[in-house]
Amino acid sequence: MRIGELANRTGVPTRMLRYYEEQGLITPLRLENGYRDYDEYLVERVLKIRRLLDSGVPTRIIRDMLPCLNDIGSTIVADPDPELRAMLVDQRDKLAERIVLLQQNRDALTRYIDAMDHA
Amino acid sequence: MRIGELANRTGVPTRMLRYYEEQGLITPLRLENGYRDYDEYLVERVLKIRRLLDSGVPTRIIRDMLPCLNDIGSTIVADPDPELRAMLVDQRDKLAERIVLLQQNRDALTRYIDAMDHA
DNA sequence: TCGAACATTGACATCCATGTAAAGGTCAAA
DNA sequence: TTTGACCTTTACATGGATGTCAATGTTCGA
Repeated sequence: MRIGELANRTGVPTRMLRYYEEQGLITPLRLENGYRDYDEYLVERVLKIRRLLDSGVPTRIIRDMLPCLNDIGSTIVADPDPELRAMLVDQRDKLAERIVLLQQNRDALTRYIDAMDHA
Repeated sequence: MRIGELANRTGVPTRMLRYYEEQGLITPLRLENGYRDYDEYLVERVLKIRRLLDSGVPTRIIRDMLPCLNDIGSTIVADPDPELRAMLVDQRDKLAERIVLLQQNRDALTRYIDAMDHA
């Protein structure tokens, strides 16, 4: 599909789709006329990118993570590079930290709301 | 305490402490000579701000949340404004969404790492 | 064949969180 | 009294994600 359709289906502006490409997050084919040609599976990938960005994960990190977050739960290990593994562990641990923190804040908000309701 | 000490104790550069003030996140007193005078309790608050920023929560949101995330678990409901309540609920739900998303990505990474280890 | 809808690249603009520097005031200690 | 450490405000710079626009090419339907 072309960029406009992908933009419609994902809600991600064409500007951003080109940006993601520039950042190496997606690599559409090209039609003979130079138009980008997006494969069906990229719909899911773009949505995943959006959710990650919305969660505060920068494109650089997303780029590193993407090959591992395979859409289908296929978990195809292409390359058991120990350096890659270390990076992934590191990244996961950072995620875990953020999760704990956000949970704490979520709970604090909930407590506060509850306290409001009992007043 | 003055800005330098607070910076030392929190690891947050003075530049950022002034920025947080500009954004309405902290409001130090002033000494007669114009120096900022930070209360002891602001140490915790600054650390909290840092953690939130590191989790991708923008200053604007932090500003709204801060009065509710009281350092001491005191939960003093100053103002049972229904509009404030709605904003807090909304904010909490957004947090919850992010948490779920991050958990998913964390789990996906973990699965991938495990798969690497079994290869 | 012409116009509308859609592509392309490239550039410039903006917001946010930061770094950094300039020009100057305060204060304590040598 | 001067030096050095610390503070002030102001400003300009940067990097990342995004908006917007200009100039141009492609395709398709009236």
